[in-house]
Amino acid sequence: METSVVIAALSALAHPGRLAIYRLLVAVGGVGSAAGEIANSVGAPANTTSTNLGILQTAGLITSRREGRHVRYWTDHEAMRNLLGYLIEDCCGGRPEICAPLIGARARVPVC
Amino acid sequence: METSVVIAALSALAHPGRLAIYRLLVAVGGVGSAAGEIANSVGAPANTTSTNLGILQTAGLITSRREGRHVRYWTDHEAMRNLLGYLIEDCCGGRPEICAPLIGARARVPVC
DNA sequence: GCCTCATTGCTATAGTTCTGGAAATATGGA
DNA sequence: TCCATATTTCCAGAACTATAGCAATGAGGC
Repeated sequence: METSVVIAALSALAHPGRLAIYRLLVAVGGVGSAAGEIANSVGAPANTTSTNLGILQTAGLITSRREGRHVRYWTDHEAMRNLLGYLIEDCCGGRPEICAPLIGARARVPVC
Repeated sequence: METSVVIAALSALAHPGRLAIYRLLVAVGGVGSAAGEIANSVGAPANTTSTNLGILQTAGLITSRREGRHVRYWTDHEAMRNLLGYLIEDCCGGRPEICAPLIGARARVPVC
């Protein structure tokens, strides 16, 4: 994974409005959400939201598809997986006994 | 977990120099690394590195301890665990069958 | 006291990011 | 074709962030 891609993803998420959008899309899951709905949910103007959706999409964190007059957005799970992996890659110089607490922790994160 | 804390952590990591520092500290694991060593490794001046270490520490991602003349830094695994958890919290509105690919992926990330 | 390691404050310059108004574009329906 | 709705693009000022030089400070060891 290239550093510039990682920086783009982290920068995209390091913004209250975009983090809210991303988490909203994580929460709704496979259904996704239209740009207008998203703007409403996070309480930001349409153009600002569109800009932020574009930034998240350029970073590869979300994808979109036009559906009639709407454009629907989803999170890209693969991208988040890669990002999480990158952050803890080569952990502890390959000594599992030190790294284990982090691995265990990840298994314990309450998801769904 | 508070949003401002998450934003601080993501902002701290969304910077090539700081990401390099963070990954270096992840890689060395429990041994940690002294400020001077880190500056050398990433090829940045001492004061710039010190500033960046301060930003990572304020974000809660790393901790430090003075050891004689040196100040040694480590990653805080707990902080990274919380961050990863926050990003995928409430995933898929509680429908595991959709979310499963992401959970599985996290288990597959090669660590140590 | 003197040396080294590290941090801090100040400074300036350069560059990036945020925001939302206005205008443009896309789609579907009458 | 004309209109309404949905979304995106363009733009520019304001705000923020990064970098690194220099000097000063503090902490520890000899």
